[in-house]
Amino acid sequence: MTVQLAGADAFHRWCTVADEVRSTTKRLQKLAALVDYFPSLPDDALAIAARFFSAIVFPRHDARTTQVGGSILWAALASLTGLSDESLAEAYGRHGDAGDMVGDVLVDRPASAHSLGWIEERFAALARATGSTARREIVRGALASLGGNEVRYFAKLLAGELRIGLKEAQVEEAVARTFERPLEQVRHANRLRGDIGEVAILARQGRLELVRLALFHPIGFMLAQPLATPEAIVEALPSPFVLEDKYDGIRAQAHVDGEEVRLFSRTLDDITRGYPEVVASLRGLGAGLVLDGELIAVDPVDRRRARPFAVLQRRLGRKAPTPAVLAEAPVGFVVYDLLAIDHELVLDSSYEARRAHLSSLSWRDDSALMASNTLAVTAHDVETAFARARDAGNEGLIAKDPASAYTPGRRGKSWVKLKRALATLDVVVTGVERGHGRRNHVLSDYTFAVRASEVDPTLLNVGKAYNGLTDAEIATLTKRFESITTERFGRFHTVRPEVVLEVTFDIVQRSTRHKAGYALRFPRIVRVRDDKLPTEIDTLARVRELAGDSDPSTDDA
DNA sequence: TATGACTGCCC
DNA sequence: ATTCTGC
DNA sequence: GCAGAATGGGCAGTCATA
Repeated sequence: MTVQLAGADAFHRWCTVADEVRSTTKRLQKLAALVDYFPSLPDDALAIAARFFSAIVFPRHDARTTQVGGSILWAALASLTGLSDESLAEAYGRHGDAGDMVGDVLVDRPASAHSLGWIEERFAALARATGSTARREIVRGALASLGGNEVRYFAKLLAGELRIGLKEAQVEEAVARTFERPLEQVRHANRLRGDIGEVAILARQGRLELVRLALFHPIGFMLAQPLATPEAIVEALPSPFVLEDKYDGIRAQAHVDGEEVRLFSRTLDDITRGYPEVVASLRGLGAGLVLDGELIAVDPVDRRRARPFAVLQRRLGRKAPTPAVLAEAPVGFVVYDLLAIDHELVLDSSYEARRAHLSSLSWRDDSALMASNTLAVTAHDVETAFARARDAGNEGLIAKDPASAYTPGRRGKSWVKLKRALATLDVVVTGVERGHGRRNHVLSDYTFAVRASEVDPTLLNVGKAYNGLTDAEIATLTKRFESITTERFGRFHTVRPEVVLEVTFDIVQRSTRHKAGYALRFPRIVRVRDDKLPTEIDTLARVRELAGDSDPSTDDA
């Protein structure tokens, strides 16, 4: 039975529940807080509350964004309170979180009567607004009229993360429990609809089973679990298993119905306009199709061959690619799965059955083509295929259980990925920064350098890394970095270059970001090298070599 | 008109 | 994207 | 084993400002 209280949809009530969630690390207790709260809400507020607990301000499939980040929030807060940058920085320093800074500065304001709907309307107003000045004024106005705890969560929602130990998967669980529906049904409906808010209402109404495939409305993607070695893959999958190359591109889902085609990204955004050659190639491929694959920059000579991700990146995010860009960086779509055919979902069919459907389509040209695959049994098979994939310019391998269903959202072990770090570098830390959130009080983010050459000890920054070390190691290093700090600029410390780290990464790319002229993709820390001196670290020549840049002597001018 | 800060979204 | 941590 | 937290590098688009 739904009990509706006066003011049940008040935002300050939502904030109280969020505090309750935040106050415990126990999942069951977090769920209980939501399960107590949800029934009291009318439908429209229930949808908003469910989205907000997932740190989502608009339905996922909704293209709107607030275009508000830390900078606009900061400016709005400064304008409202008249506080200096220094005082605001101090408040930020107490929490390491934008929302908690706002809550700190605007403490003691009485709760407002604003509803969840009112808050949602403010986000909508931000999405409609043009220019950062207008957005700052909207944020300022909202902060001015909200209570102390409400401003905290309003800001956290703007920042896109709550940091209360709750994410969308737990909200799905809470919806299932609240309305006594099977969790799998709730998850499935959410994967199909892409809006936990709508799903919460359907769960209450007992209408989840009515959720069907709606073509041109994106479905959640199936993800692969990373494994480090071929042996681990052999162990994780039944034998024989399927191997496909892992392309370094953009994951995309294509919906095709006759001449109509639409492309969606992993975040369920509509990216159709950016890839006209792929759209043209998919037209007329079939009726009621949903395809899963990778958009890649293709080699114009051998169109089955992918070019580096950096080439594709010039196409990424473009609203309307110019003819020049289309010619310079042609894109292809490598399709490896089929989720629907003739308007029927086939997620529960086996990989093999889905691939059979794919094969039955008449692929017309090479801007959209089927990914090839092979069968493997042993670790040696995997090793051989991995080497071949790398030779073909691809990132690594995806191994799949041929009998497995397509399970969106879950990083199960029926799809497993094998990548390999390019190499490791020994580097010295030149600067460190305080972290955010639970790392607010430690120095957790390290900028590091290599030596200019064997004879030139000049240090050239080449990257920044924050992960790979345990909390205990970070705590130890924090003390050490405090003791060798030479200068402070806000949260940043310059340190004496003494601490040597071994770092790893996927690739090295040319970059203007760091002094070395190169940057690392996916940098992470392997270990602290207390056995090494700063004079023993790697040099720029080594970085160049890893980047694949030829003869360094020719371009040192 | 050119440049750079900010934001979002790809990996 | 990757990695570590708490449950 | 899952879910959550913290955070790298780079490009396009938009707008404020020099």
